[in-house]
Amino acid sequence: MPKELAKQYEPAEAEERLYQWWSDSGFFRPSGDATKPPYTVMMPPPNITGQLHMGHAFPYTMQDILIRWRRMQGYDTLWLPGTDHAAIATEAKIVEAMALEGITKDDLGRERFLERAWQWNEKYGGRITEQLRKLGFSCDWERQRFTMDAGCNKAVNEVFCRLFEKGLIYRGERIINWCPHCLTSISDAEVDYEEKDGHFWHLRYPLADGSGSLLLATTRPETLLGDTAVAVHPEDERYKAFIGKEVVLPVVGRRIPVVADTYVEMDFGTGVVKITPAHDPNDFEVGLRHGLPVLNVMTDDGRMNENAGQYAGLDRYECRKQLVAELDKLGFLAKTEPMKHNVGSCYRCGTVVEPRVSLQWFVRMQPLAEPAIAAVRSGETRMVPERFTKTYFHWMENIKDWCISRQLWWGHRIPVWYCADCGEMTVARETPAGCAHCGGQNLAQDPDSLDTWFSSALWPFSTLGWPDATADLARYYPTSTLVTAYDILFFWVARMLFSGLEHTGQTPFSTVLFSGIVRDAQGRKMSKSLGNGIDPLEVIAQYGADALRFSLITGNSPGNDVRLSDEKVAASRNFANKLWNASRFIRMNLGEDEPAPHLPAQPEREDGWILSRLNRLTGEVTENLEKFELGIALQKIYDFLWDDFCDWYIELSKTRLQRGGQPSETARAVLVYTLERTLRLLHPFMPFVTEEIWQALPHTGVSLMLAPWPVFDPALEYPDEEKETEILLAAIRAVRSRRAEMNVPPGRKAKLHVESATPELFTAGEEFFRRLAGASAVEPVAGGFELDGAVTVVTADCRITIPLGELVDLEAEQARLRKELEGAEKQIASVQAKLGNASFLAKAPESVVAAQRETLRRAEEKAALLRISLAQ
RNA sequence: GGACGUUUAGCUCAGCUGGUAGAGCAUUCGCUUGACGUGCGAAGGGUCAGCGGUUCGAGUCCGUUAACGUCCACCA
Repeated sequence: MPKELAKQYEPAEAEERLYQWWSDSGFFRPSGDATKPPYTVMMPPPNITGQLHMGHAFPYTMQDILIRWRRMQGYDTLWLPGTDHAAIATEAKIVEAMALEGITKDDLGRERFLERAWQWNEKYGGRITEQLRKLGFSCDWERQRFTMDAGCNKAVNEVFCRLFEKGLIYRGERIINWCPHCLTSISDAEVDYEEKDGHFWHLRYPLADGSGSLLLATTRPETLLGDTAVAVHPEDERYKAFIGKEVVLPVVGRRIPVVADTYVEMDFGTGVVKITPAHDPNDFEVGLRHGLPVLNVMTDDGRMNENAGQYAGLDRYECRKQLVAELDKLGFLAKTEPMKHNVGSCYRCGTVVEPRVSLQWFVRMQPLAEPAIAAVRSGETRMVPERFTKTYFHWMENIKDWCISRQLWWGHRIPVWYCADCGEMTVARETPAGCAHCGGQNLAQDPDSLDTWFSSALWPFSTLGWPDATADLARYYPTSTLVTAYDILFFWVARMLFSGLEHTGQTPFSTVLFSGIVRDAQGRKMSKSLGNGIDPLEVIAQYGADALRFSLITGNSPGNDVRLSDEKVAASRNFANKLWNASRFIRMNLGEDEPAPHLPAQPEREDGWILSRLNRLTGEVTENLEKFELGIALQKIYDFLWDDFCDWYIELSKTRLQRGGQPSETARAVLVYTLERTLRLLHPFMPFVTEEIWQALPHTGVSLMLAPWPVFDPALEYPDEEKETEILLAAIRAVRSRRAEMNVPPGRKAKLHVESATPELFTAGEEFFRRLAGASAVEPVAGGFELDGAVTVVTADCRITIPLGELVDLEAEQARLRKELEGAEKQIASVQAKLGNASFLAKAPESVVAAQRETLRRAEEKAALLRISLAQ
């Protein structure tokens, strides 16, 4: 036990050392104690492409707080970390790197590309987990997983096969979102919509019989090349006569039918819609209803294909330009008007997506969504804050089938093989020896891989060994709390819920706790393109991990965004420093062989005051944590530590520690006890500085991490001591305030003449008044006391007269007292009105009425004392 | 078009099941008080967005309006 703490706390050095020690000592591992309940949290796996950013720091800090707290409470805690292979993002990065070398995927081939990808994972996959350690996260690194490791792959194949066998996975030609840059399909959830300025081109489609033309409007004229019909509303009087006729597609010359479909809105545009089944989801549906051909006119990379005739080979936007010019030239363009419309783009690369008919694999969602909705509705899984359930229900109730196949190489390959002999497919958990139908050997595996989120959806149980019945699965599943930012509710949370229910029969977690988004000092979302991201590692290097953690958590409520600024982190660092110095002071007053913290047999008055408050704090913080009110809990610890403990208790203790050269043993014991208990309460939030201090204090046990969480104890209430100390503190505050207002120099001490119902309380506290209120002495006086050149300070419990001679302006003094009296009388009148109200007395709870009576009593006493002063 | 959120001191935000408003930062004044100037003491500053309702009592519940924000849908 070091005798002294350094003058300043050095986070960088301490954090590195402590984390290493905790980790080496195995403190992050679950205790495995079967007599204790388990508490499990699955860390949302960060992408292997990623660098640590605030989007991780925030929800992960919340997880660490919960895990550390539950661990101290004695739960058998498991916090399981891991990484996500991030199919599109990773593949894109590798392709990008390859481009610099002048190679493409096709140059390399699948095998060699995957070799590169795994090498890439080796090289960069560990970077993010190294960075997580800097924040002090107490996850069990020995159980770390990867969404593409063998175990996860086994789970993925199992899930795919089960769903296929149940008819919940199917392959079909559907309209999907295609990214012409990433060259893969993406799911509906992966499309970001943004309103953009565009045009509304009005086109004339002449009737085949030469009887005129139909006017229609489009925002995407290039899709005209793939039109296979024109639609009008069946009830539309304007166009009824045209139904069944044919129009000639401008420029192309193809004859296409006019069909009637209620999908058309009569009062929008011209009431005539061109139908392009291959490139628009709604048109695709219309096409199905009317048996229209599907004519794809584009290539994978967003250019026009051979079906586009003279435009083949052109980029889609170049084609649009040329086609519009041609339409204009030939007189088919009636008019062009500006129009705002929503354009969807790929959430990874930002390229405008192309709806497109394509052969893909889908998960039939409705049967899976139903139990997932029920689980949240019944409260089996709870969301905090609750409002997110509404968003969740809305999404789940309107869910469409999930396109899970991706034209990527980096990912879980679809476990389906096609037979060249009989044409049938074989769906199997492991590479089949031959075709399941004809036994043929000419099998080729589906070239596509699965959506990254397909494997993430299994995270809560695939990481515990599922589908095998492992001990971990039995012990730690279902998990307890899932913590994530609200922006991946659909991507991840919803999919884990239905996957967990479907495959394990249990909801994967009992509570979902949402964090918000971290914003910059101006309230903007942090983004790469804006370049306004605050790097957690830089913040940690400058202020320490504890300061960053504190900044993210304090005063924030679940699901709310947090604004981070340099000033905020600096303020948090100041708090760590305050705690450090208070501890330093206490350490200075301890001997080498100090016993472990203990409660003194006979606490003195001010000890009772702080112990009562500490006890209450303990109860409240625990309660707040149970309700996931981390921000409130931390705020309370801060207030207690800074205001109650440092500003009052430690200041009061200084006198006691020096009393007659004989330090008060009681004071020392209470100082250490209170500090030690507060360190325990604060540890989950600020693990490093608390452990560092704890190690320098007398203690039992190895690490603060493993110290038992304090519990509220009704025996530790000292109501009388608390009340009496409050009377003293109020008097000290009042005297200080008076002196400050009058600009009394600190060196100018004065005798305090105290009139009170409990004079012995004030004589006993004389030392405190000397040290903290500029008093030279405290002298109790009887009623009617009078003194010239003095000011009077009045609280509800005492009247103190301070002779300050020439500093006193008698008139101003009288005016001030009158004003104070007015205030008191006003309050008396207001409270009396309330207490005179029969329905208030009848309906308000007893405690409220009692509190009002007490307020009235104190106001009246204060007024009485003021009147005495004014009468003199 | 639908849903949700926000609107509280100059700024950033707390405020649980309703009982006459709090913190940090900023501002002003004072301070080598033997842990800390990353500090100490004191002070100023709010008709809790507007309107209406429920209630003995509303920042807190209900309705409505406005501004800002987010998500979902996507009438070509």
